[in-house]
Amino acid sequence: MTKKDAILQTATYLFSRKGYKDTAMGELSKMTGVAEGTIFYHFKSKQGVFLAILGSLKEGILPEFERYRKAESEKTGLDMVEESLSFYLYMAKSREDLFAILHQRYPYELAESNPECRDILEAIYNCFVDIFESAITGGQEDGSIDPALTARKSALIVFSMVDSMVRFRMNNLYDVGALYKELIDSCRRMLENRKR
Amino acid sequence: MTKKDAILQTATYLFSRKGYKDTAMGELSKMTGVAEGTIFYHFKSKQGVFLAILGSLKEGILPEFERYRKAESEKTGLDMVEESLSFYLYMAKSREDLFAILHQRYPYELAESNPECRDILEAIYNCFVDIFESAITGGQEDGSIDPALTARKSALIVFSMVDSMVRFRMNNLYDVGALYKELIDSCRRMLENRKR
DNA sequence: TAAGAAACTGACTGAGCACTCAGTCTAATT
DNA sequence: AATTAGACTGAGTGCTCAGTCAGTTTCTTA
Repeated sequence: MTKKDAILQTATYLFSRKGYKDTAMGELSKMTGVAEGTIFYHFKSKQGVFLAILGSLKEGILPEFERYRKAESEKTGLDMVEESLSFYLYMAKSREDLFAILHQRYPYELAESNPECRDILEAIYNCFVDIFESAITGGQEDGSIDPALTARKSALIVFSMVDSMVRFRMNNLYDVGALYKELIDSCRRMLENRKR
Repeated sequence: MTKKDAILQTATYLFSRKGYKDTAMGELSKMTGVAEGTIFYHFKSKQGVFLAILGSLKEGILPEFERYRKAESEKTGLDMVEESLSFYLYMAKSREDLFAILHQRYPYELAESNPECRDILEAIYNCFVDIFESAITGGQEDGSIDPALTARKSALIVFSMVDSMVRFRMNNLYDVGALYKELIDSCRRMLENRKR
């Protein structure tokens, strides 16, 4: 692995665990086993390191979500929503670093003034919501989901629930495992087509 | 107003707007119109200021939520849930400072090692969830809400939705106003008693 | 009104920080 | 073997910051 990649890897670890402000460049250089100057040779600033990370996290996760979204399935749309929720929660755990970063204040603060950051965040969130929207649209076609609903908006509502679950888990607020069944049931009741 | 109170007031403003780390004690003293030493005369550290703020925000908001929860109403439980959602969103706007602080990383980080902070956060969140739980329990009694649901867990699900809405609004992610109707409808579909 | 207590002050301290830069090392090219 | 460009180094720089403290002012009470 190149030193540049090693820096990015360690930085991802540190930024996601300790937050942007609480990560010192000296610590990053030490933990990577690289001189501090090397970091600034490859990246123009601490912010630059952060943007590089966010970009590469995006590049890593978007295809996975896209692939999942496009995968054919025998299931009804309503069942797909349930599966998408599982998939999202699974991804939030296996890619904890990205999700931890997305639940910090810094990226949104940066997005205010940095369009590149804004674009990356938008792409990531759109991709997240898309998997739910696809399932809902599918469900409206196969009759399992109420056709009167606006797919995008319902997708955002569903997303708002899992997003909070992830936040609760991250901040040790509630035991999310204990809520999983209710989460699924609630989404089903919320979306299902009762006219059939 | 005493200088101590003035410090707390300015600190609330700064911490909620700029975050804990990005607020300097020098800035706090200047903006309050008080010497830096005065802050450390009244509070033993920056963390002490933060805890004092969090405590007083709790003292301020808990009674309001309690009063609301206990208020008598002619409405059905299901309608009360809708009203509680409105109330919560209204409070999130009028007490933006508290909600902005609750959506930062620092309080949860602090809660890991500081039981006092942990207790305050727990009290606040319990109170938030309680207003939804009360409405749901009421609804189960008057028959408007499905009695098969676990009130507390459903309340947490409802809370997870508004909590995300507030987060979306705070981070300029989505236009929450445009989702308000869907939020209400979703909760109704999720909770209502269909057996009647 | 005197004396003690409490409130307040702001220059100072030392630690930590992001970032720089003059120079070294490495490897490819001529 | 000499040249050169890119990769890398780490001591140094200037700044910011939380917290201190010796001293001053204001309030309280006897």
